[in-house]
Amino acid sequence: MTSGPELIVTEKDNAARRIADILSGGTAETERMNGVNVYTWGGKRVVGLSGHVVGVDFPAEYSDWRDVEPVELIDASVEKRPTQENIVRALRRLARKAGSVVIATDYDREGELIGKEAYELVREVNEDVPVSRVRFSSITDREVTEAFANPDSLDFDLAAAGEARQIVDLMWGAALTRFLSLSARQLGEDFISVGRVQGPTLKLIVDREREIDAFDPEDYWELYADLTTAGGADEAEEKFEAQYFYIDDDGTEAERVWDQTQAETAHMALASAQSATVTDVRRRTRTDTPPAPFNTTQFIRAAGSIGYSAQRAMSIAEDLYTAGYITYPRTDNTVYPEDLDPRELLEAFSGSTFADDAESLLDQEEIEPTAGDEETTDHPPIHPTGELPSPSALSDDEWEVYELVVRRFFATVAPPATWEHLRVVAEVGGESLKANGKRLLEPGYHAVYPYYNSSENIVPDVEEGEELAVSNLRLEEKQTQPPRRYGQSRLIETMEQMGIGTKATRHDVIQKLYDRGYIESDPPRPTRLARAVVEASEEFADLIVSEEMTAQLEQDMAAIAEGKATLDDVTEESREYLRHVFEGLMENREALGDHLQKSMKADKTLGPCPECGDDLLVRKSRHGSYFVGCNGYPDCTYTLPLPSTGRPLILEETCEEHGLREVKMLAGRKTFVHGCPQCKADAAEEEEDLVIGACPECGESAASETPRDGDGDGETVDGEHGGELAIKRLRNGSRLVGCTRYPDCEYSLPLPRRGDVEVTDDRCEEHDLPELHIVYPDSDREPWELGCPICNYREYQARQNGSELETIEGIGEKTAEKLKMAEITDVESLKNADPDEIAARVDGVGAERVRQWQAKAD
DNA sequence: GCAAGGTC
Repeated sequence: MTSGPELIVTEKDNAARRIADILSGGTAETERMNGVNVYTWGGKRVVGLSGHVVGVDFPAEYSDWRDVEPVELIDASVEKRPTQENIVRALRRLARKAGSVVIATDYDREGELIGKEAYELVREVNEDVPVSRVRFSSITDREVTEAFANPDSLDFDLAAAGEARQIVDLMWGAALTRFLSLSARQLGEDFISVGRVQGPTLKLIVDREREIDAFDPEDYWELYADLTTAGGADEAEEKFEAQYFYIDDDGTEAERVWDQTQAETAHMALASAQSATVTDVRRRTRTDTPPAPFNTTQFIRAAGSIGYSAQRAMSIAEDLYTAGYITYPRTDNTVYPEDLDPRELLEAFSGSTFADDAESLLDQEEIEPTAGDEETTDHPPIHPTGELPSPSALSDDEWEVYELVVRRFFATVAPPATWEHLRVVAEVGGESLKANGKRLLEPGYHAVYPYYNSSENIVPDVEEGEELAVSNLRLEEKQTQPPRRYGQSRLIETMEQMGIGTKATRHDVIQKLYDRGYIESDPPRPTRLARAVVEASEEFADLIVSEEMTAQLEQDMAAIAEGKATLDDVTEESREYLRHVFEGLMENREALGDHLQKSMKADKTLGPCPECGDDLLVRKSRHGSYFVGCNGYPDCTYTLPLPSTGRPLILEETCEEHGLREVKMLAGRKTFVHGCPQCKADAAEEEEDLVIGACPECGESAASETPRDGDGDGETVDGEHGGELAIKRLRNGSRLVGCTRYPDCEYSLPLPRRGDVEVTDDRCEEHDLPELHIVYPDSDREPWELGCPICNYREYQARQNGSELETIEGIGEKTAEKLKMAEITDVESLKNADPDEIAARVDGVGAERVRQWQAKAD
């Protein structure tokens, strides 16, 4: 019999702590080993991994891209190496002394593989220790207790299925990525990547763009009129909008008229009549069922509808999860676990800002939560835990997302809404008009979940045979629109439908496409490079841009998991296919590389150089700043400056005067359109500097009677040169208040890029400078009373320092204020603070949140 | 430095 403590291994620290808490009845203590938390009580220890702590890679001799032919990677071996050294070391130390080991990683395929990786690390140091496996789909008292009472063994076949995926992905991804990058001579940070998931995702975006390019708009007409009831002694007249329709050749009802003559004929018929006769009134009641619980995709979609990018929504959800306010945000599940008691959870909100809504839901006699189609074993759907944050502990964004999760839970336990649909058809001179009204009879879940549109369209109660006055007849000429680009959440939903990526990676894949220079803007638009990569793949490696690759791999993995195939069977077959793909690639290497190179250049090209006619390109200087330079360099040294903030994106719009494409600077919330860089540079040179006072560094001070120093430069013994401050426009488009003696004197103050500067007659007494206003002639925006530029800049700096804490994600204005009360005034003091002490001193802030902030501050 | 998948 083996002695020593039982070691429990989970997939993440958070799960380790909660399981320790459940199994120990709250008595577990936290110890640190190599910086890793170990929860200890009685004879037990629980340690959390951080997902995969080992990663797959090729042997070192394959690491230099230039030394190795990409095709050689197909037959290279694949090794596993620790990627999280501290955790691996802690696990080995714990395993050496363990009397038994329990693998308690997540209950899904990847969890089985992570469990097997832990198993192998344990075996390296302890050959005999018994290892078991427990499975549970949510970390609740009942499930965890039951799982530990009935341990099972690791499923090595399921883990092997995951390993096959790792090998196939690495082999295809690395070999093709290196091949494309080498062919196009792109070896730096701008390498050209492809992979099983990013490939089809990119093709989705490129295909949609091809549809948009090929789209041929068609003209059509729509006809509308207002109808008004007669009213009566005690009834008011009621007016509503109706639309012309007809029955087309297929016998279906149509509103769009494709023929101008038909449209005009109908228009005339309607115009000649004074009134319409109601011929049909149909009324029906529709039940509008509340939405299913949130899985990751639906959460991202809902957050997207209130303005959060997929990336941002997930990042906030992760923070809310680690702080303990919501459940695990990466899940496919849309069915609540059995032991979630909706009443108990609703009761947790009494006394909170959600109290009224929670109580109204508790008043229902019966509560039956909705359920979606996906029921999985990984984690429960995303829902609030019932531990409530005080609103001040969260930033505005965090609060908004938290409220969304709370309200979604509310919606899933709320009654359905009912609508009354009213359809009215009226005839006018042989033509038909119709109106579809909808009225909300019972708000149901809409009362607690305001994120869906629940607006009504009121059509009055009319009766068959009733006469209605016709007015305001209008014939609208329209055009069919091209299909719309995918938005981020639509992309994620489509990826899910196609079966590519996972709940935890889909949003990262989209981010990767941005980072690789394949897509730009939001909704994303493909670059020329992206089109070229998709074209090249379609021609020679079709599988890498097809969802089929994942579908096939899923089948193969299922076969491995069922014991019907082996890892070697699957990877060998994949190797064979990839060898074949490489035959085509190698033959066309040069043409392919050329095409990719040309496309990359096209993405950076603005238009012709005014000096030599070659292409002007966006380039990066040695200091990392962007500028426009000539392709003919060094023969042609023509350049134009670009703004210093953001990354340049070249727009479709072209400046008519210079034939150069306009430039947009991407800088998150500070993104702006710079326009034609030649126009901006010319405008700056034409704009006269406007002197507003003396330079505080080298100008004439109030006591300007001081003697000159006599060396002929006009400088006084105090260092004066008579420099003046002027409002200037720089060639890169930015504006500032600077010294007229630049570059000898570099004194400057920033000014906003947009709006016109107005110099007022009011003067700042302290600095003897005029107060400035910024006005916006082309918009309704109120003028900005900027004041004295020196005072303004000082205030700006003070604000920057004052809100330094808010630069950390998760700290909002209110929280920063509270931290300052506890003498945490800047990032440095936050980093040095003791989390437990802060938690004790600051209301609504837990030690775990402080630790998160500290980690982010590093 | 390549992929995709975990997690922070």
